[in-house]
Amino acid sequence: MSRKKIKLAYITNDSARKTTYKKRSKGLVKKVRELTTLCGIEGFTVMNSPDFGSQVELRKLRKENRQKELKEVIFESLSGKGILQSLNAMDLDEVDLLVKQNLTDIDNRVRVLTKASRS
Amino acid sequence: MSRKKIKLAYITNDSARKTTYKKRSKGLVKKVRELTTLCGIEGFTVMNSPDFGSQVELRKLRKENRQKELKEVIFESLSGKGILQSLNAMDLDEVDLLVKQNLTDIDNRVRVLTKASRS
DNA sequence: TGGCCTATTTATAATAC
DNA sequence: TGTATTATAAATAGGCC
Repeated sequence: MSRKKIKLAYITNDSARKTTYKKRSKGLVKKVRELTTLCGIEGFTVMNSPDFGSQVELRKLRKENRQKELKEVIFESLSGKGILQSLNAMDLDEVDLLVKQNLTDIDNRVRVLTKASRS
Repeated sequence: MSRKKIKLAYITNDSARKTTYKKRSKGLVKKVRELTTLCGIEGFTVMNSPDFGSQVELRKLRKENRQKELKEVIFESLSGKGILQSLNAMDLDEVDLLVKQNLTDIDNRVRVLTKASRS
């Protein structure tokens, strides 16, 4: 947003994309902190950024441990209130699967109510 | 951030707080969308805002259904990529408990690796 | 790669309907 | 309560080291 207006599209240049990610995620953390503080609410943000962080190291974990890791991050996010967490090296496909495993019996009524509650 | 700089503290006035919440959460959604688009990553934000939305309606759900609801919201958040979800009427205490139930055997090694991976 | 810097773009607090 | 306006505060893209 500054020296020039940029197009809202995937940044193909690796270093530029990484720079933007670091700057904006920092700003996002600040925004979440401000919102939770000003309004006295709790919340968190999860970002899956395989490009950054110790990807290789986490890839060594067995799948079941990666699942524990997700739960851990969510738990810590809830405790930290509004801190941006990077789930490096964890495919959202896996996260998706993990959640689906607990969603075999979704009640449509719950789904409807949940959608109705969105601000 | 505009006509005047505000203090970063809980807004006690109900209507002012609600106004701020609505404006800022809208801005937050935009920021998340921009970040996920620009950097080609996936992510989501969860805000617990009991002040706003159809609180009463959701309160009628049995506890087990509220738990399903949480999973549903997380699932939809993952699918929606960067959409702000409001978990109206759901105490984060409950969310916290739900996650804890699945965290009885947390591996400290996972915890350390997770922390080390943060950007 | 990681900070700074600053010209601009955005986000938004206060106000008026 | 919602929407629109606008003066300012913040966030940040592109440079420079």
